[in-house]
Amino acid sequence: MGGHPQGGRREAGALALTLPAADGPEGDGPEGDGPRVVRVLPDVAAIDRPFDYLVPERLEEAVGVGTRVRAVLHNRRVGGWVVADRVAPPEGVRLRPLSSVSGMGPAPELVELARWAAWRWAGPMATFLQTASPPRIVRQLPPRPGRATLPSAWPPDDLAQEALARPRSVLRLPPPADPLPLVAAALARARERDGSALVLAPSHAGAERLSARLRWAGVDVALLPGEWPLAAAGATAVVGTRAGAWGPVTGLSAVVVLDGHDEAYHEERAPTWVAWVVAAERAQRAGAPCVIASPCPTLELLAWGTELRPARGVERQGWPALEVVDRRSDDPRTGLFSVRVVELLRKEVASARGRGPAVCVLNRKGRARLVACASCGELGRCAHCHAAVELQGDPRTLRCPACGTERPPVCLACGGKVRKVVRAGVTRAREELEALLRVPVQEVAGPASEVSPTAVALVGTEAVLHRVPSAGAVVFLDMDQELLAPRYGAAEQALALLARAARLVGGRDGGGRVAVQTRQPRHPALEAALHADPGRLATSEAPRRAELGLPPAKALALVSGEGGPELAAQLREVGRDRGVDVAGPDGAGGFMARAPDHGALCDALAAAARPAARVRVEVDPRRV
DNA sequence: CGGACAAGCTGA
DNA sequence: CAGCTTGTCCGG
Repeated sequence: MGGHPQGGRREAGALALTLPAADGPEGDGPEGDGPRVVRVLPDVAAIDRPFDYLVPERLEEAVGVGTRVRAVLHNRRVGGWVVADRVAPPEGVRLRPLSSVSGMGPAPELVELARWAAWRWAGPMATFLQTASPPRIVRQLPPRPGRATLPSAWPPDDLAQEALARPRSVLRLPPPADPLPLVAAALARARERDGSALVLAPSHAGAERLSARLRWAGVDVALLPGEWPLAAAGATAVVGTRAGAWGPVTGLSAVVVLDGHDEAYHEERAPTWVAWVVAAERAQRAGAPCVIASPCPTLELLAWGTELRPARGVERQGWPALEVVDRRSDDPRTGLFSVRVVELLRKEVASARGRGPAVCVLNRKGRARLVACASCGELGRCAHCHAAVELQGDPRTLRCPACGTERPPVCLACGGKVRKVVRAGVTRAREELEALLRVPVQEVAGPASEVSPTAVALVGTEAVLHRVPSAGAVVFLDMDQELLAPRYGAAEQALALLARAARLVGGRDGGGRVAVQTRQPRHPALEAALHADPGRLATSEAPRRAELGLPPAKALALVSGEGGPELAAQLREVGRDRGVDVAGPDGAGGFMARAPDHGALCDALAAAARPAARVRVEVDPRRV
C-alpha cells in the first residue's frame, strides 16, 4: 500500500491502491540507480527532524510519501511517516533499513500541507501528520462507493453558486438558514469533476446530523474520523469537524466550512492551528473554491475572502426580535432577573407553545470581576483600552488587567462611586428562577448532564445552547460577561451566541424571543443583532483592531514558558528587519510578537533558534 | 522521546 | 572505586 492511493481517482471499484510506484517524478532526490532511500519523520513530537532509511525490497511496493512506517532510531523502534521519497542521503551516515510498514497515512499533498502548517503555527510537523492519519490502522481501502444521482431536494441557490464560482468566499447565511443547498451545490460541483467535496461543521453533533441527512438523500458520504477509509476511497461528500480539515479527500473539488466564526475550529493546545485556515489553504492548493458560511463572519474571515450577503429582507427574517434589557438603573447588587425578564419568562412558560423550553444562559466560567457605578450604573472600563477594570488594592483603585492603567474608583460618566457587581452562579440562578416562575427549572451544567425533553425552563452556561434542539425563548442573564471577556474576539463571540440563540428560536417568524440583560445597551454586538445586520459589528470593530494592532490588522504570536525570554530575544533579533515587534514580558511573563502579516511572523519564528528550555508558542492567540 | 554515556556523589 | 544518580547529547 502506498502512502495514499492518490492515483486512484478514476479507478472505480476495488483496490484503488495503485502505487506511486518506482517511476514517478515525485522524489525530491535524484532519480538514482542506487538503492531507494526515503526520508522518515518519527512520530515523536520532541524530535521534529527527519531521518533517512533504506527501503528493503519486500517493502518496495508498499512505501510512498505519507505511508506510516516503523524504523529503528537510536536502538529503539519508533513509528513515523515517509515524508520524501528517493532522496539523496547525507554522506557518511550508515543507513538502516525500514523495519516495516504499519499502514496507510496522509496523501502526499497533505504531507506538504502539514509542512506548511508546521511553519504557519510554529509547531512540530508530526502533530499535523497525526491528525491527518487514520484513527486506526488501515491496510486496504474499501471499494469506491457507487455514485447515486444527487437529490433534487435542495434547490439550487444563486448565492451558493456565486460563492462556489469564486476562489474564496464568505457566505453570510442568516442563523436559521439550512446549509444544505450550499452543501448540495458543492457536491454537484464535485460530481461534475468526478471528485469529492470536504464539508466541515464545528461540532460533532452537527457533522453527524449533516452526514445523516446527506446519506438519507442517497449521497455517498463519509463521516470523519470513523469513516476515514471510506473517505480515502472516494466518497463524494467527506464530512468532519476541526480535524476533518486533514481528512482524506480524493479529487478535492470544493470546500465548505459551516459556521466559520465558531471557536471550535481553533485548536487550544499548541500548535494552535485553525481548521478553516487549513481548509482554505488546502482548497487553494487544490485549485478548488472554498466557501465559509457564517451568520456573523469575524474580521479574520472578512479579511480572507469576499463576503456575499443574502437580500436584506431574507437576513432580517433570520434574526428574531431582540429585547435589550438595560440594567444600568438597577442596583449592582440586585438579583439576576430583571422585572422585564421575569415577565417575559412567565409569559413564555405559561403559553407553552411547544417551541421548546425557555433557556437562561449565565456564563460564569470567566473570572472577570465587573464593577459598576452605584449611581448611574455605567460599567467600569479602562479609559485607555476599554477593557473591563477591576477594583483592587488599598487604597482601592481601578486597574485595567489588559494595559495596566490605574485610576481612582470613580465613574467616568458621572463621577459617582464605583462598586463591585455581585455575581451569583448558575445554581443560585436556578433557585431564584424556580421561586419566581413557580415551575421546575432544570440546571444544565457541563456536557454530561441530561436535558429532560419535558423541561419547560433551563438555566446553564452557554453550553446549554448546544443541548436543546429548539427553544421558545433564550435569555442571556449577563451579556456583559461575554461582551467584556478578556479576548479580542469577545464582541464577535457574543454576537455568535446571539446567532446561536436565533437559530434555537427560529428567526423572526418563529415567534420565539431572545433577550439580553446588559449595562451596555448600545454595544455594537447588540446593535448588530437588533438590526439583523452583523456587518455593523465588523464596521465598528475593524478600526479598533487596527488601532490596537490586533488581528486581522496584525499577525500575533504569544511566547511563554521557561524559555520564553530567550526565544523573545531571538525573535527581536531576527524580526528586526521583517517588521516584527516583540513586547513583554506581561503580567504572566508572556511575550507578544506582532508582525504585519503571517509571512513575516512565521518566517521570524522559523528563523529564531529554539532555546533548550520549554517554550509555548501560540500563533493567533485568542486572549491578548 | 528515551538510550548512551559522562560526570558527579556516596559509602565502606 | 564500584554503584548509583543526574545531566547532556543525539538519533539515519
